[in-house]
Amino acid sequence: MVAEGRPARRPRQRQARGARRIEQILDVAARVFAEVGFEAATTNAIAARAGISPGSLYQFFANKDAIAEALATRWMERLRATQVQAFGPEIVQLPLDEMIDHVVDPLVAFQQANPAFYALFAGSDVSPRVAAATDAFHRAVVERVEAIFAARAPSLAPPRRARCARVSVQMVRALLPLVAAAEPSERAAIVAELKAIQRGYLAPIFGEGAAAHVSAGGRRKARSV
Amino acid sequence: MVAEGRPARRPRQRQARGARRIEQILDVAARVFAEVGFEAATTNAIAARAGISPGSLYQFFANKDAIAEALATRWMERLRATQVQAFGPEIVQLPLDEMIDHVVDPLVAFQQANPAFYALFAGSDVSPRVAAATDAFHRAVVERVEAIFAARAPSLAPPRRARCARVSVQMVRALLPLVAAAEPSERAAIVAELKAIQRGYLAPIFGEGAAAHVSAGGRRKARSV
Amino acid sequence: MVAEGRPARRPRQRQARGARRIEQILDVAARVFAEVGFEAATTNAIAARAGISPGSLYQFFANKDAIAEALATRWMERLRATQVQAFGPEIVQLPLDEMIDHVVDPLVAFQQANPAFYALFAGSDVSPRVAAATDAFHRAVVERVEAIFAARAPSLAPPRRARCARVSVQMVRALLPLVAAAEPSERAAIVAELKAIQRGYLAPIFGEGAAAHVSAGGRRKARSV
Amino acid sequence: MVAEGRPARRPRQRQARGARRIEQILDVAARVFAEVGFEAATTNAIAARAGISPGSLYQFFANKDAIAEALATRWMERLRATQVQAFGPEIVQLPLDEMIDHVVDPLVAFQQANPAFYALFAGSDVSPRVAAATDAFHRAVVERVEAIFAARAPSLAPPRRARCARVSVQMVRALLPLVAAAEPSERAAIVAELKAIQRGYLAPIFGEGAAAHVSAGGRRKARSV
DNA sequence: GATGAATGAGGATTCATTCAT
DNA sequence: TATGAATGAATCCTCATTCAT
Repeated sequence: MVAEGRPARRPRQRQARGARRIEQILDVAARVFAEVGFEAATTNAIAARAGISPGSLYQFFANKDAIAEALATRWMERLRATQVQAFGPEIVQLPLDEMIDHVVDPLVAFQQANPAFYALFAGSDVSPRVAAATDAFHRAVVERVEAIFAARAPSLAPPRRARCARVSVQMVRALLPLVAAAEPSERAAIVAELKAIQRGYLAPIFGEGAAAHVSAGGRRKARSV
Repeated sequence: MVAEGRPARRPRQRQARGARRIEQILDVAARVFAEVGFEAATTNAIAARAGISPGSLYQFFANKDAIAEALATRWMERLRATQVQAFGPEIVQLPLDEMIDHVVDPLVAFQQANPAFYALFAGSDVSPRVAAATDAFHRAVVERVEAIFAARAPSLAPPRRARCARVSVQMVRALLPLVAAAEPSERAAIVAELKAIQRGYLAPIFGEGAAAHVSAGGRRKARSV
Repeated sequence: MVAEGRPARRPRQRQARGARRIEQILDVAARVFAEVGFEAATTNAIAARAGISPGSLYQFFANKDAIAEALATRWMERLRATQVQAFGPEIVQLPLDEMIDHVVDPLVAFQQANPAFYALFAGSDVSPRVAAATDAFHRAVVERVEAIFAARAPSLAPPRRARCARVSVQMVRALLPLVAAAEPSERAAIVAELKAIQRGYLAPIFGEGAAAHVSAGGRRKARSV
Repeated sequence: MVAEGRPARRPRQRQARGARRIEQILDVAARVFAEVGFEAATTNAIAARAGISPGSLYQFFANKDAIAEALATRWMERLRATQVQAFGPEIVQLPLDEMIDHVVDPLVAFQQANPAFYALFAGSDVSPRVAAATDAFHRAVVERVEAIFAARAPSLAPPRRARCARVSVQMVRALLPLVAAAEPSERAAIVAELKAIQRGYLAPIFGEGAAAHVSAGGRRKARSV
């Protein structure tokens, strides 16, 4: 209104500050979603816990759904960064067990680092609003998985390939909440089950023997987590 | 005013009417929950679609949660009726594939008959209110599955047995929405995947070969549904 | 039940039964009013505690207000019965102290016998609905008191006489709740204060010395209670 | 972000506006409570008459009870301000009549200035919800009165002192509605009765003669009101 | 950009009262 | 008469969103 001293510098600063604000809001929102669920989370609560006013919140997000959407996008990107190697071309060459480790371990680590992740990723279709916000995310993940399937099992008919990819991803979605909720001491065991499921499901599909491991509770050990 | 012939008839009639009302309300509620989710479903909408007034709704259910709870209970009971043989003692003797058929097929049939079933059964923990109402149901199912595991794999350590039961049930929860949402032509295929998953997961645990079947899409055919 | 044998007897029986029902409902209502207050008392609750259906309640009372009204009337009548001597012509001759005893003691006894009495009698004008129902009662009491005043202090100008009667009655209304709420051991003391108030207020009006008693806590003793 | 000249101004302005709003709401609420009673008063009606939306109301008050509570508190504070001299130390030295004037007159003036005051102060226990909100207020007033009694009648046994304080305050509570409801022409007369009551009740207790005045209707004149 | 007061439609729930049986 | 299911207007309160400052 007054001053407007060095007009060139400000915009950048502003954008930077804005970006930080967005991150901050998303962090808080993730936490709140995880705590009370999407529907029960109020925008006012998110704003308050982010230390800003409700009005400010809407300066960055058009509405509540947009927050979930942005969260999904952000996680998508982070996951991509995390899994860029996990899903790299060489994965196709790996033995099934290792491939599963490659995919599951970073994902679990990500869930550990972002406790609210599963809430959006695994939130079932109870709320149509969340679904809309997270669908894009899901679709992208499924597509990625499908690509792997295409490489590892080229003979798989496309319709079934699509189905299997969806099912495989769905297994992860289904167990991530269990992973998140598990006692630390239990977590590795749950992750092992998740891998066992993937193995048991994918081995026949990829035509690889599942002979190497007796059971999830057996010799093999979860690598990281 | 006159007659009073069979004085017992009235109350009975009333009770019968009340019971019918409850059924009717639950039917409608199931539909509405399935359509818009539990949180977005309004008691007034349920009442309206049931052709009764909001006040009447509350003559039968103390609050919205109670409806979900009653729904869970009702389904629990119906499922029990349906699966009383499915989970009968002889199930322990059956080959794995048949056992899975025995459990999954009636469940899928039930889901077909009650399109909203998955909404409660598979509703993930997004809403704490629904969770409370459906937890008892889940626990009961898991216990049932655990009993089978105890019989089929007596050497399985109890902690792992519990974990596996939870995981196995969770797989069903996870795929039921896909089953429900699938085009009729796709449904059998999804169900086949569900069975493949259970097989791939359980065969190593039960120490039974998974050799008989090449893959879910292979020779074996889903029995019913 | 059928028959209608002796048509003459029935009506009387019915009336008798009806009268009993009414008494019973009023008893319950009094209790409920005393417990939760008039507004918070629900007709359904009254019916339930009276062991009848809401519909039956409305067979005897046109609406909720009518219950309070009937209660007021009933108490009015009972009080009249109780106080017919208390307010008898000879009261005008008694020394002030004794007159007060004559009026207050039966009232307190009545309150003791009907714990909900004060709720209606002393319920201040917070609720216009109760007011309507109890006003007639109050007016009647005030008129009675006015008559006494007219006899004992004939020189009192009618406007002031009316005012004093209202005020005097109001004092009773104000202290009855304290009497009702007091520990049994405290009750007599509170009643003594009530009498002291009346004495201190009326003695100058009636031109009688209040010299006989030093203080409410002094030698005089409450007669009964 | 620019200027920021007097950065303290905005929040202060806001707070000021908020404070005004609260005052405004309380004013309206007082009026509405006085008109229809606490229970019958609806928050929406209060909001509407305050010219704001229901939501705004709840920005300032957590619920309906909180309004009554705030009202009680506000009045408590105002009364304190009004009566700080009335209850000052010198009061103990005054002749009984003047002391009563000192206490009663400002109170009546306050009631005149706040027509709804009596509704809360004198509201009998009809509603348990109001009771909770106003109890603190009553207790404080009674304590204040007790302190005076302790100074003026040191020989009074503490239990009786407490009882007398309660009774004396209760007299005021009981007559305030009459004062409030009285025609302007009648008001002074009612106030005179109130004082006569206090005098008649307290003179014996304080051991002061009540001889100076013949009767409330007599020579003495209410000072203000 | 930031604030936070303001909005107001909407939702769960209650309860006096009615009416078919 | 008795019943109790049915009614539906009305209530308190919430919360996503807007807007004046």
